[in-house]
Amino acid sequence: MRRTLLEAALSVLQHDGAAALTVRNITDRAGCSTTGIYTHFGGKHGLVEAIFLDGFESFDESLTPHYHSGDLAEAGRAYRRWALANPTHYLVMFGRAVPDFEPSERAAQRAAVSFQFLVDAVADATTVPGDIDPPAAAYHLYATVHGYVMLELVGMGPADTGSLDELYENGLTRALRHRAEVGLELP
Amino acid sequence: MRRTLLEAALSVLQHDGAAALTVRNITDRAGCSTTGIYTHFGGKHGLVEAIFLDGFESFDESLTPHYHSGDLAEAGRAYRRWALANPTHYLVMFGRAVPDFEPSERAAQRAAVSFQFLVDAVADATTVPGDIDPPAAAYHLYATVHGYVMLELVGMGPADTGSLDELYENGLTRALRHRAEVGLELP
DNA sequence: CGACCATCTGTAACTAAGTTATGTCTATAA
DNA sequence: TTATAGACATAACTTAGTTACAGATGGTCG
Repeated sequence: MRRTLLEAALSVLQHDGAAALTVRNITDRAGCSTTGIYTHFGGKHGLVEAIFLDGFESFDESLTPHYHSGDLAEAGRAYRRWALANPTHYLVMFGRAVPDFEPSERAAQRAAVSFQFLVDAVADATTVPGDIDPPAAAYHLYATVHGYVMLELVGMGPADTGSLDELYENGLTRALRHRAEVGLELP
Repeated sequence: MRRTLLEAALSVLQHDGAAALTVRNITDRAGCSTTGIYTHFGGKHGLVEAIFLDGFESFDESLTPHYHSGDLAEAGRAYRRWALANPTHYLVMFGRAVPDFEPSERAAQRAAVSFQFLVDAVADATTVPGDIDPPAAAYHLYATVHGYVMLELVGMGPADTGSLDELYENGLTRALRHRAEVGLELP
């Protein structure tokens, strides 16, 4: 039942957006009464947290293969692909799309784990150890990519949306180009 | 009365967050009945749109002086200062913090005007015309700065929050460093 | 000057959403 | 076999966005 509710919630989120993520919408789709959310998640807050955590699981599944192959550029492309494929989910995780929801300490740590994967990947890609600070370089990459994606998701990209692919590729390349200054080797 | 309501809404937003931005909270603080929001703004949606527009006005007031003096780095610092001073306001404008709110065409154009100011500033700072594409360079700067600020606002910055100043400065400098490749002169 | 109309404003009610109290049922353990 | 804990439904409560309706206000035209 817990699994059914979570899947129903994700379905509502994907099809109708964060505003439609109501207790009754979810339980109607799951085929149970509103109580289910309280017995299994302790309330709507707990369910949103489950969505948050699930998002980072799915996220990592998309990115870690590219981390392991050392292809940070492709990881950056996969980041955007995931966000565009799950826009409302992304906004719940990063955009405070559900009012009153603040991730718990545990949820924040789960998000930090995803970031740590990136830090490790950057460290692995560093050819001259000591020349760069992997956390700082990773954070710059993370922030840049997140900024591009976030603007695109909320419709604040350029008027000519057709150019977004090219802009993103340009921004990603630029954010990855640490080598000349700080020793990060591009694949 | 319209002014009073808008100021009350901004006050609620600033002090109690986007989740507390309810019709009754606002009208109570403004000292009128709930109807006021409907006569003056057509509903909560219209009021949020007014908040959105007001945000970009205030935003521009903080940034354009630095644009005019040609100091893009200082403009970037002012960007973050504004966001940190008005975190909930920023999230309403850029983070979909109010569910169901999507800026109207007019509001989106107002946001585009703010971006155009940046494009112009980048164009002004370009010493070798033709070497860079001001919209693309401006968008990269915008996206990067936005990414840093957004992560910080939702609490997804580094565990050591004390390092955020330094990280931001580093990211800003990096995003501004177009010169070697594309001819944008740093002040 | 007075009647009229548009606009503003408050009261109260309606619908929907998050939550909780209460009771039933089932399954497991003593 | 009985008792208890957990899952589940029903129904109600509180709060939020919205609207219907009525009174009040203020400017305009005959």
